[in-house]
Amino acid sequence: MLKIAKSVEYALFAIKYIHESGNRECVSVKEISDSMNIPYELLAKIMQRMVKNGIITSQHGTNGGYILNNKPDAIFLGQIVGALGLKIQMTDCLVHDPTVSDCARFKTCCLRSPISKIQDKINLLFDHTTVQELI
Amino acid sequence: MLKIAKSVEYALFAIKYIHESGNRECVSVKEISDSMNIPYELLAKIMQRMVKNGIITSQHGTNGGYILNNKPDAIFLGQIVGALGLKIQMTDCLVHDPTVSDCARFKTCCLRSPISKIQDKINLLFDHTTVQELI
DNA sequence: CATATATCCGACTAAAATTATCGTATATCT
DNA sequence: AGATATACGATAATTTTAGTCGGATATATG
Repeated sequence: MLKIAKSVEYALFAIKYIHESGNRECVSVKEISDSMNIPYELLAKIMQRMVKNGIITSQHGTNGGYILNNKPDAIFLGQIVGALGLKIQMTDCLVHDPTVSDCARFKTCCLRSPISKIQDKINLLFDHTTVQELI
Repeated sequence: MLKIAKSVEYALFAIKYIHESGNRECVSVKEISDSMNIPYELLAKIMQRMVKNGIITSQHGTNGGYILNNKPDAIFLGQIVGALGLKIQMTDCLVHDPTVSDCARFKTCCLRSPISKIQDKINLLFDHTTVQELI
């Protein structure tokens, strides 16, 4: 219960790997996936998502790969979760747009609000935790 | 991501329902499942687990059902999670017995410790949140 | 004591979410 | 031109969670 997505772990490993590669031009997905034992295709997709969200920058072609846009202490865990298109959602009804929920108990539910508060706390924790702290 | 099990929600609804039924002798699974729109068989199983863990007491036979052993302010969220045989486990490697994990990165993993700390915080939150606060 | 009611419990099935893979296109360096 | 590497949508496999089924046991009541 309350599992974190593997994609998030992989993203963190990748950022750590790139960071520790120092000032080299680029680090390729292949190098990271080989070194960290992460499925190539999956990691590739994760990297692409992080590019779109401005966490890393890509370089096509021979000797291409990725570089970090910021140092790990300026990248937040919540940012990575968001970049991967994930979100912390403890219950089906705790979506941002409450009209979307089709829960039969929606109107009278006594649980949503308190669980929402717990979720908020976890969100806050994620938004304040830097990748630096994690790697 | 970080979803809470439906079983936990159902357990909370059931406890609330029994509590609000006042001093009646017993409340049956059927009554709760009908009123709260919870699958009967599933809720039955949940109730049985809570009996085994001393959260509620069962009464067999006609007019049987369940009663609370404690008031909601003396039942903790973590207790329910435990009773249902669930646990908060953010990553595969964060099991209580670390020798069980077969993660290839186990020895050198830099993530486990910090994620473990986040998990500890959430566990603490669960262990200190009473059902009273939730319902 | 027979019957109806309700819990008990393990095994099984279904559904959903997550993880992983595949094929093809695009960009860039030499 | 050829090799290398990212981009991206679609699909497959796996895992986890949710829900179902069948038969057993216990108890109140007529």
